[in-house]
Amino acid sequence: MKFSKATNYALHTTLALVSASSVKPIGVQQLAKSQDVSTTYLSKILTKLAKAGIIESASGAQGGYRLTRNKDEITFLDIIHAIEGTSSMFECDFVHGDECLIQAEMKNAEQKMLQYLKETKIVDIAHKQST
Amino acid sequence: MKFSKATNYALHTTLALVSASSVKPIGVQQLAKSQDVSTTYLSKILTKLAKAGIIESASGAQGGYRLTRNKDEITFLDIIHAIEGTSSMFECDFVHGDECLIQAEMKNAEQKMLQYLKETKIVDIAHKQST
DNA sequence: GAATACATACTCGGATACTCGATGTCCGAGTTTAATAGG
DNA sequence: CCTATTAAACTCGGACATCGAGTATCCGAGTATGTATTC
Repeated sequence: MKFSKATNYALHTTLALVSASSVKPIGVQQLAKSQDVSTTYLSKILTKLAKAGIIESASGAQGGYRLTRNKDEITFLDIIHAIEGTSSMFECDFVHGDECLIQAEMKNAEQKMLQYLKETKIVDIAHKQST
Repeated sequence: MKFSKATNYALHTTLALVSASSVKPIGVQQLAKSQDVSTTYLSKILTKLAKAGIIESASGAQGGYRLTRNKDEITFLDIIHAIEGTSSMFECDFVHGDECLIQAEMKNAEQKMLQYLKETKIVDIAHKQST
């Protein structure tokens, strides 16, 4: 029951992109260097973020990644869902009568966390950090 | 980022023990049968619950498992911590200046979930189910 | 000077390898209860 | 009867086996930019 390292990479990379805030894309090499990750692996993670519509890639020389949306809209939950998927953390596949009451409570609990992550934006961290 | 099946087994087994509420212990075989799990595997899970002080085992004939504490005190969080461990779901091992702000937010989010699980008791489910 | 060719700097995505935890199984050992046998 | 022995019904815990997701690397392919070459 842990978040993957990929999620951590994704969050930090997104934060870097938000902080950079330039129109010009940032290369994977530069992003990978600051996190001590191989470029190939990081690019795989960023591909997921791109498919989720959070960032976009520019190929060729001077290429790299840049944000697509307004930076104010990007929440923690967006990133996490892009990397970890959107399926529930708890799945009871037993054969009960109707729905599993245990599962219902677990989903309630998960919802509490998701709600917080939905309200928390990456840009808020960027502001705190720059001070 | 998923809860393990073991946690599901542990929750259901605890619920069964709470519902049974007898002084006499219930054998692993009976518990395993209702969840379609092997007895040896379930006993491994229950050993964790026993080490956490939630249940206790009685060996020998007529042996089995039974609750130790008052059933009203057992929360979802107790079970989950016993099985999944108490370490945080998100660990940033990068070398930032001081503490990682991203990690701080992730821990806040996790705390929301843990708080809910701490307030939710197994016995509440047992009551709903018996109606 | 314009067009062409070439080199360079990037990302993309498939294939592959490695590692580790989750999930189970097997089995010998220890423990309690019940049954049985001997005095 | 009472006691000792044996059988049966359990849990305990270590040692494996298996499997899949997470993590990571390698490399060929595609694409955009910059530079040199040719006419």
